[in-house]
Amino acid sequence: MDSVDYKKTLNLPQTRFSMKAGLPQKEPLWLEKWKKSDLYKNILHEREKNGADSYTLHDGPPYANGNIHMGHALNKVLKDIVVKYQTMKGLKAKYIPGWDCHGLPIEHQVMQKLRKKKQTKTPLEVRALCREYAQNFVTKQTEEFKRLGIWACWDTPYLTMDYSYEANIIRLFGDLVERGYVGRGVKPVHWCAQCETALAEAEIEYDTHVSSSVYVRLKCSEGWAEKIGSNLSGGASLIIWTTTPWTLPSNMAVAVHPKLDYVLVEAGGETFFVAKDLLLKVISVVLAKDIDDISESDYKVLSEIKGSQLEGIRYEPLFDEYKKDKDEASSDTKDFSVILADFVTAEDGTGCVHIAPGHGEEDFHVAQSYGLGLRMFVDGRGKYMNGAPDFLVGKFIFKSNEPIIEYLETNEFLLKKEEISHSYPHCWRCHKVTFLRATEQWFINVDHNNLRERVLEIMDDVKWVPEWGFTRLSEMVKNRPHWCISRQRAWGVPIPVFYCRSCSHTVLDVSLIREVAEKIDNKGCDVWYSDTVNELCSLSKCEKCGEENFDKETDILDVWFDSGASHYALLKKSIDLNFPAQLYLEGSDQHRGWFQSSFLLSVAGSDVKPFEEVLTHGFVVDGQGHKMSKSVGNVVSPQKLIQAYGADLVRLFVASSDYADDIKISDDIMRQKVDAYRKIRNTCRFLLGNTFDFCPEKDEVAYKELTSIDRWALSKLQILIERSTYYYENHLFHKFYQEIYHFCTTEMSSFYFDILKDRLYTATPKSIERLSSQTVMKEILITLTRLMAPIFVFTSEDIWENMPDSWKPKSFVHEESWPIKNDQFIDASLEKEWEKIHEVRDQALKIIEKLRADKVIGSSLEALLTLHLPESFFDLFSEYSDNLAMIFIVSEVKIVKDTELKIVATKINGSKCVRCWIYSPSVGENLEHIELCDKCSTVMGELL
RNA sequence: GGGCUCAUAGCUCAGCUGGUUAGAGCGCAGCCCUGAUAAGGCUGAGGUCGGUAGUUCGAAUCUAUCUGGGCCCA
Repeated sequence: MDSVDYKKTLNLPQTRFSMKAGLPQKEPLWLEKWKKSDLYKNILHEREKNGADSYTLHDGPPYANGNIHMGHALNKVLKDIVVKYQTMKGLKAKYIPGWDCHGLPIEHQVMQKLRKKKQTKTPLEVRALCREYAQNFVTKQTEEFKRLGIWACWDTPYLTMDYSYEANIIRLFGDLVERGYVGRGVKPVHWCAQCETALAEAEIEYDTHVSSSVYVRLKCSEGWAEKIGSNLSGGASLIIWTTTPWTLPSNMAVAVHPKLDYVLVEAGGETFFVAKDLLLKVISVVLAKDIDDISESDYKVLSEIKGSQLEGIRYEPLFDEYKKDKDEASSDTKDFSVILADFVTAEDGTGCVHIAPGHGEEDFHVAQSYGLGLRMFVDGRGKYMNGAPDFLVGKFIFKSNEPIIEYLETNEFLLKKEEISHSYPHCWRCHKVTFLRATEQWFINVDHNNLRERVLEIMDDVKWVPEWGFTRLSEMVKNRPHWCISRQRAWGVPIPVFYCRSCSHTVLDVSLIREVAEKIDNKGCDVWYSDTVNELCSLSKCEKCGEENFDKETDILDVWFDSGASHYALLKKSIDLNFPAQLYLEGSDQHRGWFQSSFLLSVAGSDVKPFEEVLTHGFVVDGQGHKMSKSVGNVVSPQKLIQAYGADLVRLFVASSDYADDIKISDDIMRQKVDAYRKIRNTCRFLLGNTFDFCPEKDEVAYKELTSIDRWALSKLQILIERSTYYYENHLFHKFYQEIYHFCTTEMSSFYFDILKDRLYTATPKSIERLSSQTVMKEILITLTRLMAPIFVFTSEDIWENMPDSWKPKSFVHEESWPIKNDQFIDASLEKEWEKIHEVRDQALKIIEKLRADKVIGSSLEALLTLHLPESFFDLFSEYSDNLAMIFIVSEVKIVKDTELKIVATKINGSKCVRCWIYSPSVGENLEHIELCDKCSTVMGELL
């Protein structure tokens, strides 16, 4: 007789959930669906209605410049995973995205686009262009973030250039003024004399320049010998070398390195200190001889000392004008003396470095730490002002080297001069040589009111993830100088200060600042530029001189002040958000940046921490662990990844990586993520396919009626829920990934599913065994989908859509609640039993593999297993005797009691049932179904 | 140069307070299946735990140092 098509009588999987994901094409469709139903907002509304608690993850504002890169993607995806998880937990996790909009990089871009026209633009015009530029990138980045599946209140972001935000920056500034943190001081900044303006680092171009360099002799004052514990008498000098002779009138000290070796040497009638390593070079200068011609008789080393021993040696100022200052200075000031500085090297010069705090960054810092005075006699046009030596007043600094050198020569200070060509900063606009010039700046005094100490103390009360975030930030806070908040730019929030035109009195007044804030609240910071002082506030008369005309400060605030104020401008002002926030989550560069500025401003302004917890992540680097850069050409962009793989894969990449360290990305790594994704996807597909006909209301099997292996799977699922929850709760997403991946591959796919297939396919559709498995499979699927929803935001929606409608109360998985483990489903002793079975199964598979390698069998169903079991195993296996063939996926399992475990596999006799493919002696016994085994014959009977 | 930090199989990760022959999965190789099929299953080969020197009866795990990355400063 013809073979019946028994395949049609099987319950093979059915699902519309495709094997191929097609994420790049399909993801936008889900985005559209979310948008149509206003999903995120609706969830927030519902939480609101239910009186849910708020969870505030406060967004650190990215800079509104450029398209997003992997760093943005990493950061925003991590945040989104947190937000989606907290939302599923039932909290109102309102996430307001922010953008940092002011600042130099944008102004710089705008100015470059303007090219030559930039000279003619007013600050207001420049500001308008900057605002437009920033807004444009806010829009662009918003779209890019949305495409990654990130939920946020995209329609109501916070921009640091929002009028209300700008006003709040001013208000916070006012609070700090009120509390006494704001002060004025000086600091050297890059300066262009041609443009008469301060320049930022980014506006400096380096180019070669020929400078006059000079070796100068400074005579040590009396007492130098005692300082180094020597009994030498007579004179000694310090020899310095500089390439900027015009800064010599500003000299305040000579720096040496504390750990370098120095020598006191006598040569050519001159006794001087010099770094040991530079000895010969300097002697050649002193003797005007070639280095190679110097012999040992030319000089005599009188003493050898460490730099640290030179500290405090005083010397005579070069210019008579300053002698008085030195004589008048009290003995504890360090002006005109040797100080110690780590930046001194023995590579060039003499090892003794001329310090002009008004004209050098390092000079300034070391001078500050020594409490030195400051001489800065150069005006905005680069000309010496009164106070400089008389012969220089009115002269342009870059034309003053000659007269200065002449002066040095006349007074026997000069040892040698030469021209040197070196890289030197130039102005990006006019390409003229620039210089450093100490100018008046506004500062936040980080030691006022013990701010620094209090910050360090309060920091201890924050949870740092990883823990070293605390050390990193506290080291920075301990060592940071006062915060210079002045920037000589146009695009930012003005520092609300006025100056009396007639007496220069500085008006730093809290109530006036608050009046200005109100104006800004309505019209933005542009009013500072467009309105008169009278229009801005009620300032009418100078309290010092009674005059009525004032100038407005032209400096703006450092942008770190802008973003650092976000807790004030946003968290404190919104009833939906918590202050302190539960979490700040940013890259490790933000210890220096936002974490610090936020913390300083929060403690300075209101004595409290801005956040309860900080999570820091590393940077995305290339496959070799090197940073990405355009010039190297190893940049991976999120846009390309989305195009090639889809956003869910970018999200998987993020979730599966340990963010505590830097994260590597390469084609290889992405390929691996793709494989992992497919595996998880197929696990879900199997579950969907085998539960298509399952109707919970009618078919669900009570826990007690479930078969052993189904109860085992259910128990495992509870453990998965427990661990997953722990991992999400502690932001350990890569651990969650490992866990769920292991669950899908090892526990489900290769074990549970493999064993279940026979039952699912061949049993009667509504048989108790099949329904038992389906009951659990449905549970697994619903749980898995929810567990991975915060990461696979689209794929989980895909699965959800393909589930039978009768299973799910909500139409989107993201509306669902977080799974809660059911302790009653956890059965430790059952798991132990299955562990034992697994153990024997693993060994059996190896034995079967041998048979296969020997070409005795192909499919494992061709095998007959005989298990020789010791007592401890025998009883257990006896209980399972009916299911052993299914568990081992062979046609028959015999068990024998023995002294030790031994497994024998042989090729089975008998015929293959064409329906279930199991070899059974019963095949052929049923005349109605001559090709079937007894089991299948029975099923066929039930089907008819 | 300074502060913080990382370094375990080709890849992603485990290895708690030092204690038997260093684990998992992927990838790779070989095989099986063809009723999860651009799927599924099995077996196997891969590591002197970045180098060196110490502490210890014993170190991937502690200390020092070096090398190479990363972030932030200078």
